[in-house]
Amino acid sequence: MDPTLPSFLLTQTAAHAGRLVSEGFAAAGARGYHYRLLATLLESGPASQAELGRRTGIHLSDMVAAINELAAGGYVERSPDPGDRRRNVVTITARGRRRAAELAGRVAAIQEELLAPLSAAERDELTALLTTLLRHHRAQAGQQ
Amino acid sequence: MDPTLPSFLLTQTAAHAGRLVSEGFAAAGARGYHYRLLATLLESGPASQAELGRRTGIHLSDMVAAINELAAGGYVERSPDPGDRRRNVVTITARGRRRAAELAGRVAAIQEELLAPLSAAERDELTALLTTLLRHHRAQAGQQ
DNA sequence: CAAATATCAGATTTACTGAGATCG
DNA sequence: CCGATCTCAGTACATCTGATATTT
Repeated sequence: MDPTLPSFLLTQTAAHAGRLVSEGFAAAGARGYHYRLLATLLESGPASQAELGRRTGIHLSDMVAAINELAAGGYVERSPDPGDRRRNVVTITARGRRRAAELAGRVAAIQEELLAPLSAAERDELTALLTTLLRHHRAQAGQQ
Repeated sequence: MDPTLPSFLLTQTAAHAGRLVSEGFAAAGARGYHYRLLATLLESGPASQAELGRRTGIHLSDMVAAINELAAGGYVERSPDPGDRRRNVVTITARGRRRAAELAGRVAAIQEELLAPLSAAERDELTALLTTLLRHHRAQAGQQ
């Protein structure tokens, strides 16, 4: 098997990255979805679950469990939207803000470990290349 | 959430790549493990399941099912090693060679689709960066 | 007895599909 | 009636853990 196959390199490296992320979060009793959701709520404010799905790329069907878990930890509150009774408004709590900061610290350490062998310039290159790929494929997916 | 977070870019892009690969292989009734195993057998010749695991990075516990599937399709043969009765020797068949070529064609098309927005130079850069990361993390994992 | 090999059962994470109930 | 939202059940793939039996 060609070990320079980009799709293979990508999925293998992502597996390592995913392992680092999972382990880093598991040590804090969290998982990837939790950080993605808390960070998004911190940045862009309260939102419905559907809106959170669009912001984070997390599937609606996975959102329910993730929000349940965050709500059980007291990190977010889920309340019905008075203006549209189909929606739940998800809001980050003070405790959730502290949690987000804690997890952000772990994320930073994980990036450092992940990118250890690359120089600053190489990290920027990698980020730029992956961003180009991701943007392209999201646009493709959106057209269908 | 920071959308330039390398671990996030990596896992998201890998998810797209994985989807392209899965769809491409599924259309031929195959999956990723099949191609990895057939290509490795083609390149490096017959091997025990443990040796194939070391070559491809596929877990021993997953090897059994993957070899079962390939053997059911007539793409490989599994026979006991006369020299070491713990081992099975896995050998690619003529049919397996044709299958490997067929899947290789699909893989090439998938790479093209995956890397569409990148120039040839950018593709080389990406390959080099990912190779560096992968080599580093495999060495790390191996040390433990 | 320790190590390698093969097998089996199961768990995990991320991601997705499909179906429903409710509401605008 | 269509479409959006939320919920739930189940699937899929790749990966990994742990246990077991056999052989070296």
